[in-house]
Amino acid sequence: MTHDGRNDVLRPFPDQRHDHDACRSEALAQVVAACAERGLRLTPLRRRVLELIWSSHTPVKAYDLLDRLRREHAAAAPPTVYRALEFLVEQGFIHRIESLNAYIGCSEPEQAHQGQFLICDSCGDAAELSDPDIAAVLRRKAEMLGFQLDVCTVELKGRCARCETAAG
Amino acid sequence: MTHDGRNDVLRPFPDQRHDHDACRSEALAQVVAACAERGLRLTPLRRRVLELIWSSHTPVKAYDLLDRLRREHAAAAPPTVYRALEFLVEQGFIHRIESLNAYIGCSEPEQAHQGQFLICDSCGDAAELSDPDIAAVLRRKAEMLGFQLDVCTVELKGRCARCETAAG
DNA sequence: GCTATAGATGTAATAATATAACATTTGCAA
DNA sequence: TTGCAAATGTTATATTATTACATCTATAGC
Ligand SMILES: [Zn+2]
Ligand SMILES: [Zn+2]
Ligand SMILES: [Zn+2]
Ligand SMILES: [Zn+2]
Repeated sequence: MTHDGRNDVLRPFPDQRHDHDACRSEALAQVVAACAERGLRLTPLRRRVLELIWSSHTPVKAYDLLDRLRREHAAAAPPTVYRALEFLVEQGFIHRIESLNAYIGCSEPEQAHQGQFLICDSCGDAAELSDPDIAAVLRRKAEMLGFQLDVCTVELKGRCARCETAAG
Repeated sequence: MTHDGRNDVLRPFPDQRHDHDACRSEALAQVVAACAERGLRLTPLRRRVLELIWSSHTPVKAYDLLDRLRREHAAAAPPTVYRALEFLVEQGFIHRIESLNAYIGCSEPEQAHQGQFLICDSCGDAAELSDPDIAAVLRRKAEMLGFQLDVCTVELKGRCARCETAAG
């Protein structure tokens, strides 16, 4: 695992100067590949919504996407955005952050999965974990209670290391 | 820990026939005590909203509360409900379920805390855990990443043991 | 008991988030 | 080609939540 600020599991928050074009294009390429493999249509609209979501590591709200989309696509309306979001979420290409009513690109879109999210109250960025220990303890507790577990929503708010350092 | 269907940590979902009046009145009494201790005003409106939330173990939506409130209090409007909810959430007397936009009574309101929730997709009931193992693993992971953890949202969806059994 | 004040509630309007319903267009397979 | 299913366009509406300002109420200090 490298220390380039993107891939190290111990540093899921990207640093300020990382090559974000690389983040975006890597994610896009993985999604393009997954669509080809699954026989799905990544239409220009869906692709554009995904690109807009990947414009940063900060979760994006549906109506912010709509505003940006309208600049280049006058016909865009709420269903335009919500349909694209529905497709992208269903396929695991993005995740919805329930506590923010917002959406973020999935860092491992090749196969759908449930992540956990760290969300910085200070800079707004969010980072995805796919932590097996967290998943395991939740599975174990559910099982002990006879609860047939389906969806796990884990959203952790606080301050990221970068902001914590900056604040002194 | 008894096996009366309410208190056993291994069976956080109440059974169908439990004495729910006891759930509600116990919660109310604890909240009354906490308000007295903290010098807070549990006004008739706040108290009534809390009672309505405690009418079941299913998370309640703000506008459903509003509808019920209006039957007995014609002046009720959205801010009436949202202000009461804000007070109750701030004090830890209820919790907000982010993934449902709904509210549920806290099972341990004496001191504010963060719980985890199991939510049954079948019957709609939710059960609160205050599981130290879950809390610990989240704290540990956040710490490893230099993330200053503040709020943990853990909401687990699936099917409760009761519904699982009923479905065969 | 007054009365000033802070907190709680009333009231109207609107913002923010999301979906329903039906028409039209497009891509693709028979 | 032509027919169908999927995607998008279009309009309207549902749901969730907040802002702003007016009024009322409990109570602490006089
Ligand atoms: Zn990046
Ligand atoms: Zn930050
Ligand atoms: Zn009960
Ligand atoms: Zn159930």
